[in-house]
Amino acid sequence: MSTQSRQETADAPHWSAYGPLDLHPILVHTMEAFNEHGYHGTSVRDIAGRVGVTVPALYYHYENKQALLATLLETSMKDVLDRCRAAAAEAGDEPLPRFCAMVESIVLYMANRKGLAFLDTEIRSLEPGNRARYVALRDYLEHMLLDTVEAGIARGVFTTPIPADAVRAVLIMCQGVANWYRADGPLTAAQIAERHVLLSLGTVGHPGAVDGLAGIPSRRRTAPPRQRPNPEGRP
Amino acid sequence: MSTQSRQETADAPHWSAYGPLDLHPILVHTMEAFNEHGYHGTSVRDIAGRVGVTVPALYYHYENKQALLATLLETSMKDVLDRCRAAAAEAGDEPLPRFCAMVESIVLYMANRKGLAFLDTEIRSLEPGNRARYVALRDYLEHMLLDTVEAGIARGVFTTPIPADAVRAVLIMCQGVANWYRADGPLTAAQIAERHVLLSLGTVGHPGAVDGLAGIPSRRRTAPPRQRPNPEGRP
DNA sequence: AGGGATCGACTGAACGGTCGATAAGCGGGA
DNA sequence: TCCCGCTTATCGACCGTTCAGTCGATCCCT
Repeated sequence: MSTQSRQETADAPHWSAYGPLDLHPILVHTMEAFNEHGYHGTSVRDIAGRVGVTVPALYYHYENKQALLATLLETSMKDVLDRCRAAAAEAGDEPLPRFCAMVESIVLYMANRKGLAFLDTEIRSLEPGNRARYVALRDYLEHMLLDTVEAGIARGVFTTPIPADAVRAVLIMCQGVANWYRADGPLTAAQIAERHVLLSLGTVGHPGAVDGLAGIPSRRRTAPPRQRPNPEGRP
Repeated sequence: MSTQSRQETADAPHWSAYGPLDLHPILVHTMEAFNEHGYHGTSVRDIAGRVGVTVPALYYHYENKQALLATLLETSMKDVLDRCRAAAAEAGDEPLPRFCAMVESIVLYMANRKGLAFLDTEIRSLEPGNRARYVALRDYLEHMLLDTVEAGIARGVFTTPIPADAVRAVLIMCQGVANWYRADGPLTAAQIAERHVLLSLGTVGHPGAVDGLAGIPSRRRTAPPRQRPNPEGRP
């Protein structure tokens, strides 16, 4: 309670650091149920059963079933957005490393928070108001990335003639990681993130990308010490 | 019997030709309902209402609700697979044009058959047996594309060091077209397909891709003079 | 040509069960 | 005493599915 939560309020943890999921037990079990059967395929009785309480207990904490989904999706989107912003800030204004950091942060989220990221498939079940707020956050993320790519094009470091399409494609393939990633798979989240940085560079037309990882500046090429990385540089 | 059904069996229409959706009215309305509310969010009463019949009429034609979804998904997957195979066959064995044709055919399907392609998000609601058959078809498509990319790598026309990841990313971003494409949007399906060929080439590391469309051999760069047209072509 | 039998396509009514949600009450800590 | 967190009991609506029957078209047998 002392060392971990100390950083959470005053000083957010590094964008690449992932501790255990810190979420209300109700939300955790709701997330799992929604991921297994979808929003409409999950009953509030099923959720209550997983949590180990009765149905009205859920309604004491959350207004209704829809609020559970909205809370989960908004929490998730804000988290990935914050991490991506932090990654961009840390990388600076140079478009190439900035783009790489943003993609890396997004893919890391999709893998390390797969349970939350996968819920993205349930936006259709959001009521209009909730969906509008969620989409606005997602659009903001897309614009952030697009600005970086266009800056890179102006500097000649990216060459795609269709930056908007490229950015959308990049985000879709990052989001796709949440669909197929398995924690017990052959690759770590960090490795997958690194690979997707390479793939994304190809998609936006970075001339060095066709040579593999050769021409790409990176902070660390191999796996970092996984446990408790302390924030470096500027917070 | 008729001239139409003769072509369907003996001589399939060209892989890039899309007439009006030829599907049982029950399936059409089921598709629309599933796309609006998802499988579990759609009631058979809703489907029956859209079709304009009573509920038991549905059960006369299809065993149950699950069979409706399974039929739709399998029909869709087989169609895109057939079209992709036809595109590959027409393009020949040279990896570069073969890859381009395959991606183009897939994206064309995602746009022109968006309603069916979008149902892909409902695979979770398939019972295990149905899902296994669907996934097998999708895996086959992925292997077809992977073989082509690896052949291209052997020939030096693609340079990605991670062909399996690249192919998965390409397919995901093609599938993603079904999520955002709008028939009344600024781009035609053919234009979107062309752009995604370029994006895909970047993703698999084709050296010419960073120069835009310059280095890519194409059958037709601009507006489609569709040869071999059923008068049912594009408006 | 006429009369039954058969068939495909469909309807009306209803089955048992589950859904999301709520009212009212209860125990225990401050 | 009061409120927080939860319970038991229950609401009406809706769920997927089925049964028995209807109705017109087509077929076979005379």
